[in-house]
Amino acid sequence: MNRETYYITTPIYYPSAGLHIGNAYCTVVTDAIARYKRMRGFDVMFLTGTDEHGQKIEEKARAEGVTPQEFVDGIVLGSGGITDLWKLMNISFDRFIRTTDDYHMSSIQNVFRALFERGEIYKGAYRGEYCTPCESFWTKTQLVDGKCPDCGREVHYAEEEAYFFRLSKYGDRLTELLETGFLEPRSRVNEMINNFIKPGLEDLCVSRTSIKWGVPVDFDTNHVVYVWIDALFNYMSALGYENGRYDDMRYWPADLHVVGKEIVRFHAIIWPAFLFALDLPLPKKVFGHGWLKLDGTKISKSFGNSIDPMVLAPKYGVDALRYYLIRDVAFGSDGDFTEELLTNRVNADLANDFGNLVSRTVAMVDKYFGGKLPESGTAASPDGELIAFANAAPAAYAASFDKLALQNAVAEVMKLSSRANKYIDETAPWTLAKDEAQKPRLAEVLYNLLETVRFCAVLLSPVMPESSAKALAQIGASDLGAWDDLVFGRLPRRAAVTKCEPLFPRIQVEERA
RNA sequence: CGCGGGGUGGAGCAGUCCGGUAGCUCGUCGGGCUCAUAACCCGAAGGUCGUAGGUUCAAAUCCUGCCCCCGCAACCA
Repeated sequence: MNRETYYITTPIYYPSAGLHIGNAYCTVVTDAIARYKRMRGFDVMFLTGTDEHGQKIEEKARAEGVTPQEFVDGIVLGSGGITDLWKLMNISFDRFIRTTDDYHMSSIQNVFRALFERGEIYKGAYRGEYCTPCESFWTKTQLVDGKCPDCGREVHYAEEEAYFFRLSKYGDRLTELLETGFLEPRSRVNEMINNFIKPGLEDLCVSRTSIKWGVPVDFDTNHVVYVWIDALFNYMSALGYENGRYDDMRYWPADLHVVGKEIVRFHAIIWPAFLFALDLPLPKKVFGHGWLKLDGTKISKSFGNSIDPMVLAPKYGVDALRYYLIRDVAFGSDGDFTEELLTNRVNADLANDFGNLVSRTVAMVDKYFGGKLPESGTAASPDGELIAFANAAPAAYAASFDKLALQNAVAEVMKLSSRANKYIDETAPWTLAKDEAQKPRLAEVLYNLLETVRFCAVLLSPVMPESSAKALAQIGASDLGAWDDLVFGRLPRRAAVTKCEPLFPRIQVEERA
């Protein structure tokens, strides 16, 4: 129990509707990192969840004639809901938090009170242009032609009693923090500083009286806690902070918050400011990933052009989808999502290259040796190069993975797979097989291939857990899938190989008319 | 002068932080192989790295101007 801890989180998603491929992207990437860290021996805590309060949910529920709680229960726990999606995508979260959970709500009340008692929160008035039908405040800059941007009707000046957090006093400390590498990728740092900190931070409204669906402020019950404190503190309440449900604060501070670029601001400015205010340790890193675009435009719930991962995963295979998301999108940048790119990538890397390598290797062991190699073989010239390549792969892979350049880490594995395919050509096992005297040489070649396949499978396991396990099983290496087993030659010579269906069937491209 | 990202062979991308033979996938053409998922291996054609200048022995990579595309601008990963 003395292993080093690693605490990683996804954002908590807003269940006003089902999730789309972009949410799945974020979670899949986080899952791969969590699995990688576990493989490297860390004591990992991987948290995901849902942010279930707020006006939008309130409205949606009313429109459907159900209570807000019933509404979110349906989207989160219901058939085809968020928990089903994560199950389908093979997400290995250790804990799932819902902001409507009792323990979280009591944490939030305690945090709110603590901030108030420290003088970090004060009572004031929220002023702005108010649209009565929409029950929404707008800033001057949000108005469209001086009217409500949602409904287009007249707005009028109004005030609402509200609590405010003294965000404005943390500008300097936040600038300092951002310049230390707290936020990645680096390109987002300037955006934060130039856009939000330099113009001057304003105090932040942290309660509302116009919304009912939220955590009540226990010492002033007209108010509910507004999204910031409720949502951001999930990362700590999930560990038991200020509640009795868990006792896992040893995981704090978090090692990595993975977030989308649109909520970087909340995680890189507001969140650390709250922690400053309570003298709590800060998370070590916030990573703002990019967006998946669909035909060059943004995917979002409100756009109506979302792609449903519930449909994509069964269609292409969960692991194929996971692989594509990680391999084809540079983590941190925007990426295009199209089924054509997905097909292209999966066929090229998984079917033609790695999957086929497994097939042909296993088939040859089966065909030439009845599925079991002899105890010994004869080494020869191209072997050393392949073995050196394989032995160097884990370090190269880890170097990229540790920098969160997942796509490069995966690319390292594919290089190894390609090298193995080339090795088959160099050694021409089918020729060796024709000469009985060459059997020891043939055995050595096939053994080297099995080992290379094993390396690839182990390294791919954080990205494609199912398929990697299947590949290991085929080569009789199911119990040699640990990081420490990445030593060439560890596979027993007489490991039994089992011929199976292709790991990644080629995706047939529909003919264009 | 609101902020940020991008413009690299036919298509999609990496490389740009820490200047030094322009790389990958798909596609095209030619060759090889037959163990394998019509997969694999080798080779070829194809790029003034948006544009105009500057710094340098040397720039896709650093600096400046300009053109074009996209996103954000307070709660949609």
